[in-house]
Amino acid sequence: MENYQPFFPFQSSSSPSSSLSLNMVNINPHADNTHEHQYHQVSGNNKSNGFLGLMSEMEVSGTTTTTTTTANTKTVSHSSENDLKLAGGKKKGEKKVRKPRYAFQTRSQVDILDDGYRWRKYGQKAVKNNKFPRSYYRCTHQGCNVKKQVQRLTKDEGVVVTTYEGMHSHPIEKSTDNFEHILSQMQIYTTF
DNA sequence: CGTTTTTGACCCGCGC
DNA sequence: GCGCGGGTCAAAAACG
Repeated sequence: MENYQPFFPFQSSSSPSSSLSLNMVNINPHADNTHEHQYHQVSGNNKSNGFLGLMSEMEVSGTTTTTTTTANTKTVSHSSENDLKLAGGKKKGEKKVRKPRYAFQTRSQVDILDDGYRWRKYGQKAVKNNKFPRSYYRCTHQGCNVKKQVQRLTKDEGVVVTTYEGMHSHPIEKSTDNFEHILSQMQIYTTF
């Protein structure tokens, strides 16, 4: 359900940092070091041009990475969507497609930043070293296996990390005017 | 009544 | 091999 809480459209927050800061974070693919994959915060805050520059981490040897801002080529050879079925029937031979993940780190009071898509929550787990649980969402559109997970940092309650996985191949279901809502939630600063 | 959330169980990869 | 941490499923509850 989409209960929009009447959050503050203005910077009513008395916090010093009412402005939203977008930091790009890179997900460590397999965290070969320890069990704690830390999110590498890409050079703190790059003010200039810092926007939705999404970091895509792909292990593909090909340098197809790079670029991929919001708009991305749909021609990506994602081939078959990875199968998640477990238990006995695991697909062999299937190459391990490492799905790219894009992480946002926003400063917001609300956990769920509505991006116009319809999400269905399918899980929630507690994260180590975090007192806030992590929520797992999946796009309800048929055939669209885009996933996203929202996590809130313990240290900074105001920071919410949203990680997208996969990409949508269908139009947004909501009207574009909803974009205002997004802007309301995310106060993007163009630093003009 | 259909859809989404909730919540525990289950699975899997990895480190020890 | 076992335990830990993370990710997903699925049944029932909750919601509109």
